Amino acid sequence: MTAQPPVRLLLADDHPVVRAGLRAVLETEPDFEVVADVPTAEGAVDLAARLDVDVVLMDLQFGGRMLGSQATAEITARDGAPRVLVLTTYDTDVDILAAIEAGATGYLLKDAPPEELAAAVRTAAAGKSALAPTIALRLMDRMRTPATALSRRETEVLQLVADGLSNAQISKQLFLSQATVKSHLVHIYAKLGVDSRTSAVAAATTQGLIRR
Amino acid sequence: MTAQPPVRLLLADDHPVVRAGLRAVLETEPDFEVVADVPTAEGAVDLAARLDVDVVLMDLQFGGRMLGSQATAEITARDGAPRVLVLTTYDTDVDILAAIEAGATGYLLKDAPPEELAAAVRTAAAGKSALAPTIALRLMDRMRTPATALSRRETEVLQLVADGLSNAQISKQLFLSQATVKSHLVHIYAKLGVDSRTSAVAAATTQGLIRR
DNA sequence: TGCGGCATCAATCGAAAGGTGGAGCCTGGG
DNA sequence: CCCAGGCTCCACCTTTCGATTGATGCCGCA
Repeated sequence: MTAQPPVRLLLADDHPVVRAGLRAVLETEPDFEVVADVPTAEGAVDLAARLDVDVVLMDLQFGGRMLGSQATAEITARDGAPRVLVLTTYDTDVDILAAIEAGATGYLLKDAPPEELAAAVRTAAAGKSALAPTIALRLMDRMRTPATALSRRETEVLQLVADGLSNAQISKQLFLSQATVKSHLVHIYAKLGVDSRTSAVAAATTQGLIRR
Repeated sequence: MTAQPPVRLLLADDHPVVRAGLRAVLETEPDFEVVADVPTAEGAVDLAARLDVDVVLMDLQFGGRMLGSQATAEITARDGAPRVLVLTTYDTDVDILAAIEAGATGYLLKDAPPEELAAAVRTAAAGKSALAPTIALRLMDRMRTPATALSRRETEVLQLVADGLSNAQISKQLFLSQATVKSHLVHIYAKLGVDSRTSAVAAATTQGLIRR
């Protein structure tokens, strides 16, 4: 066992308390070094480029508008980019998939115990994928039932339905005809095994296909 | 300015990271002393009785069954009970009302900056009510529009709508005629200021009038 | 190159949901 | 005692939704 250079960390979370907590937890590990923490996704993108960091711990839900997944995508797009470990409160499918598509190396829940957190950081620093057991299970489920996979456009329509819009309103918002909206809905109902917009929203919500 | 005895704190949150963060943030204040932190609501009730604490910082959502408001009620029921400051992530009406009814002295959001947090703890220790500005505003809204209060039966109907049931299914489940279900819905729409079942569910969800 | 999935649109028809305007019953508070 | 408000129900009508069928263009993959 040779002396390793420390793992350099960047923390991105809009909750001051969580930032302080992550710092406190991670700095007890002798081989970790928290180089900075930021309260915004934009700040994370900026500092990830300018500082020399190995792993970014990224929250997905920021108070503002820019999403953590978007920031993740921007960070991982660069050459020699740091690994991004997504750290979020709830484990909905949309979030997980968005994060993985954005190039996240791992996905953790905020209720993870410190040891699991530290282990995930080391795994990520080594370039390997780090998924919380809960998340891994959920992904397995996803693979087994391909029916649950809505297309991008379908998800978009369903989200607007969940927001309470009528077919007419959705068609205007997405610059579609009502026929198209209905067509998407028919496919959505078939995939979810339901027969009305409200039950589609209910099913999609429990399965974490849309955000509330 | 005389030397005050320190404010003795108990932290209750199921997220290790949040506990560490609260500890880190609050211990920088010289007049605060964190005497313990616990990961469960039950533990909070227990320690609040056995230790000499002034203020309990209580999360509402615990991993298991939601006991935060219940624990608050149990703690505040005793003689010489500490003040309970509820600290939660999201600001839904049901949560706020439940906490206040349970006897919470204050209600804070987890994204509060450290200064606000410290100020609220001091306010609570002094026995005064401490509400985050966002929360206070929301409560004012609540008072101004008593319409937002759905009756028991209306809430019941709306919950079933949110679960994806049709009027026919709801009428069977509640042993009503469809006319009655429709009648309830009309009143619900009026109170929420909407005109369809899906938008009623959306509105009620954001206002925390129904679960999930 | 052709097949399948996705996205787009159209027409039609019956069923469900929403809008309006009632009405009777019961309970609790002024 | 009466009135307000919650809960239950009815009829009639309009609008929206869902189901069905069918069509087009695009793209990726075998």
